Amino acid sequence: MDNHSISNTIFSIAHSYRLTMRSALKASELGLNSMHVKCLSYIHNSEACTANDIVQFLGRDKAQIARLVKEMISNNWLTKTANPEDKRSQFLSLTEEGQALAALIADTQSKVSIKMKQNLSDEELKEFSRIAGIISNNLKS
Amino acid sequence: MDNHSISNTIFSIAHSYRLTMRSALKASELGLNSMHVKCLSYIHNSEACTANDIVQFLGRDKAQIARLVKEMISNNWLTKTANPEDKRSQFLSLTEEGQALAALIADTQSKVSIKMKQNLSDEELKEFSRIAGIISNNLKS
DNA sequence: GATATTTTGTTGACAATGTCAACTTAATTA
DNA sequence: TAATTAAGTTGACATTGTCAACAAAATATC
Repeated sequence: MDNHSISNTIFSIAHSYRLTMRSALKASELGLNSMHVKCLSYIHNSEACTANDIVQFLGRDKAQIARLVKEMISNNWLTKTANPEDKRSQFLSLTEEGQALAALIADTQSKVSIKMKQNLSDEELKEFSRIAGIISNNLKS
Repeated sequence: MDNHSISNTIFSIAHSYRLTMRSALKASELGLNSMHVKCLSYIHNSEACTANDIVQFLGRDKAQIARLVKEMISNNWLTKTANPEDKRSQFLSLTEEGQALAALIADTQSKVSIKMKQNLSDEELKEFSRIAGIISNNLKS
């Protein structure tokens, strides 16, 4: 390996993770793309969520999120309800179908997570996370 | 952190790495996008390289690579020369300008790599790579 | 309280990236 | 020799990401 092995390893894991999630989720059969997955997860895990919350959290363009939300509403995964505190924005919440998808996503994420952790002890995982945290900070500084 | 912390950590590092490389390279000023960087690096590190080698290595669509190569030739970064062993394909090689870009990319990669490794001992880095390798294999199996 | 500024969300236009299928030419297999 | 496979090119199109203009509402400033 060359001196870029860390980044290569990281990219390789990220790529494999994406592929594994995609196939484990049967994402294409469900009509889910990666942005759908991120949005549904986020909405699922948050109390009251607006489009702008998603924009902030995912760091995406608001135009992109507006179109994504529109699409997910027409898919009957989400509904909008008035935000009594701010008439410009609206709360996004999952329909039953959206809930089911979000639950499936969460379930698949844990399965993939378990798969990733195979053959590793708790100490190794802890050490990995610790070092990864340092690397992450190194890059951000 | 939740039970998806490994994947979150990985994605966070990958994202930071991309941003850091991009700004360290001054990629936009040079007219480089991420596929350019990957292709130039690959050609730089390989003996004799054809479009199909890039397709295989990067796992991309051959149409995408054909257009990328065409663009890089028109940028005067690459040239094509006949492959005496197979008249269907042609060898891609870097022009002087392409060499300079590839060298700059390699140099920037080492700098970012050094930055990533700050505050970590050789043992920690070795351990990180070892565990990352296991995770990577877990996902592939 | 009226006015100016900022924020949320929508839309149009478009750039960048990725994908699929048809096709040509050359190499390989049967 | 004929059929199949492989390398590369091109057209068409889907997906994703970005920028700017805009309306409506909230907030700040005077």
